[in-house]
Amino acid sequence: MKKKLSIVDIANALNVSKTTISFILNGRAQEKRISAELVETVMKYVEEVGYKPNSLAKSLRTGKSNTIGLMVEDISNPFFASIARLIEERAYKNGYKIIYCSTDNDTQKTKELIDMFRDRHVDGYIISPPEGIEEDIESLTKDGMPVVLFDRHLPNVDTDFIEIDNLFSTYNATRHLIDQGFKNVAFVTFASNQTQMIDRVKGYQNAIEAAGLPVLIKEILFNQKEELIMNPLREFMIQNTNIDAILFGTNHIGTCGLKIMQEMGKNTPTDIAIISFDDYEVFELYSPPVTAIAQPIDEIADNVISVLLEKLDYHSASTKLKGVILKTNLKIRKSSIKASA
Amino acid sequence: MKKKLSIVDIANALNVSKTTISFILNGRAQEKRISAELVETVMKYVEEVGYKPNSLAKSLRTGKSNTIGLMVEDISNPFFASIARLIEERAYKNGYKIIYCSTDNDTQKTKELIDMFRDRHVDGYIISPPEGIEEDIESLTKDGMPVVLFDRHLPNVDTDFIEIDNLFSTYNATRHLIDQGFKNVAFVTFASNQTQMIDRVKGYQNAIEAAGLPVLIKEILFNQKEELIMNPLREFMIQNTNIDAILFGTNHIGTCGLKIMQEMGKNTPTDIAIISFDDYEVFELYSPPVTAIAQPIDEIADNVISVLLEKLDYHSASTKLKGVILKTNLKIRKSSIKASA
DNA sequence: CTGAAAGCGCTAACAT
DNA sequence: ATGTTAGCGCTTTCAG
Repeated sequence: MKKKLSIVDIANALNVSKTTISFILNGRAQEKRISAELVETVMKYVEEVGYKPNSLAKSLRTGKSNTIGLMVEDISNPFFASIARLIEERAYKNGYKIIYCSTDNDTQKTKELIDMFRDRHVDGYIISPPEGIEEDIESLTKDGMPVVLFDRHLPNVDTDFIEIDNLFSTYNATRHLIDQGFKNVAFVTFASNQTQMIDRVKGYQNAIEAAGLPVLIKEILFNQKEELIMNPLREFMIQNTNIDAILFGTNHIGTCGLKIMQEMGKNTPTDIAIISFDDYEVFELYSPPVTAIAQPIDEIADNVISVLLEKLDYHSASTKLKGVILKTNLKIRKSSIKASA
Repeated sequence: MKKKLSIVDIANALNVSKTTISFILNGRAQEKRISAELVETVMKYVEEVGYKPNSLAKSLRTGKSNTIGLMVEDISNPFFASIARLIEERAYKNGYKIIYCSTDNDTQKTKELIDMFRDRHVDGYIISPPEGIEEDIESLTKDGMPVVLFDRHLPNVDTDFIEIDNLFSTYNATRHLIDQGFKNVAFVTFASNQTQMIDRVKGYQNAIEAAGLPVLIKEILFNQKEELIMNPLREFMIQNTNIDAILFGTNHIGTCGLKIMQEMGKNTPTDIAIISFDDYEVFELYSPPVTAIAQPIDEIADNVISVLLEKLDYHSASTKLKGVILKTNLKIRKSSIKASA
């Protein structure tokens, strides 16, 4: 059990050629008309000595690594962590392993990461792409690599992608706020040209304009550091004292918003009503519970991995590209309900 | 740029032997006394055509895959996700990539996962081990594989490990509750024989017994499903109406506990004081903010990866095993402060 | 039905 | 100082 045995070891032990062993191990015994009893012998022996083919050698030979590269914005963000969890599970079940990394929405870092993945000969890519990565993704697909984007897509790049209906989601949430009677509804989000962000802004804007209300948008530079989110947010709040409702564009901004509210002693929903994008334990437990736009995590993960596996299977087949758009669920909780005055 | 070029392609193009190229690329030019100008030429050409050595072939040849296997209990748990994030970063910086998976604390699943990692020739293992995995870990170390355990260790297996001072953490937290004047302090945790859990129970028990108070422990079967945590918890609460403070053994149980409190209309800390293990955004934002035992995430990740990298470097050197025990930080918030009656 | 042999791309003795 | 060559362990023609 100590020594790593190779296919030739077992071939020798059984006095058979390694070719035969290889065929048997790869289920091509039938096809090659290898005697059932030989198959049996080999299988038993392999089992017995615990022989495992060297997957590195196999990969080198076949060009397949049975690895999927997963690039999320930030694995420590619960949204991405949950999706990664589900994807991981499905992937392993299908004989693929996942190597992952966080892009931080940093284009340069992402480029390097893609390079590394290429280096490693991953068989397929799952990416929540940052801006400016179009060329690299294109070069990937051009070289025939299966790529599935999620959470957002790249407008001018043809790939499969899975996302949610961002525009309707924020439109709907904003409408809800308006219906409740709020007049100065702000939208706070990250400054970004990513498709999902643009749509979220649009959804808000459409609803507000349709209602003839003032558009109040605060864009914050993307950053993981909490302070750099909270500072501009605090400023915004101070400068716009008339705001009576806020829609937060991401879970991270949402929680920061909650902190600001606490810090400033604002009550929800009496002083300011709140809705956040992404559902999240903290929103459910907060008092009052925070209304949230819940993304269908399971469905997203399911679709992502299904689409990718499909491409991996019929590698050649010109399965046409798919853009899947999933529905979100507005979970209405107390934070967005107008106090019956 | 389309065709994958190999080392021999570039050797031919430059009319040099591939050995020379190999040496240059691996920084052994000096050592091999290769002329500076040749080195220059080669480097420039390599850069120009964007040649990247095939890491698979390299791995096959050298037996090193530059991959670290990371096995956490559940990547979607914020504690593990945060650690994974930090480990990932440090690993990539050092030229290692991470392949990861969640064990679910399932021994059988973990065994298979370890097998898979072995198959993939990962160079080192970072594991938060479930119970019953002793033999497999041992066989790993016996075969000379670098292994670092974290969050817990295996009592009868000699490995490096990084953990926190669980016993003192719960002891301290319990003392705090007692000092506040609470008389019926319960401890709710997962039923487990893992070292960290055992110590957490002991810490609680020691403090309680030292104070001559009644020991009130509720153990819940490990499960991800929220309902299967909440049901027994609810039952426990109903059967022990005299409890005036609870210490929760993990973040997951903690948030479930919060939900139960809300559901039962219990006020914190007037009806029941609360402390949870693991700090977590939700605890900070909750009203009242929840006292929590904060683990030093950064330090844990730092230590884990440092220890592993060290072992990876001096592979042979008999660096003696390290058990690192880190301190936690009891973040005292309102939920555990006795209302001045 | 089975075996010999080539070769995936790279490294490292061993020449020269 | 640079080139030759033998594998790492596997798959896969091509011949028996």
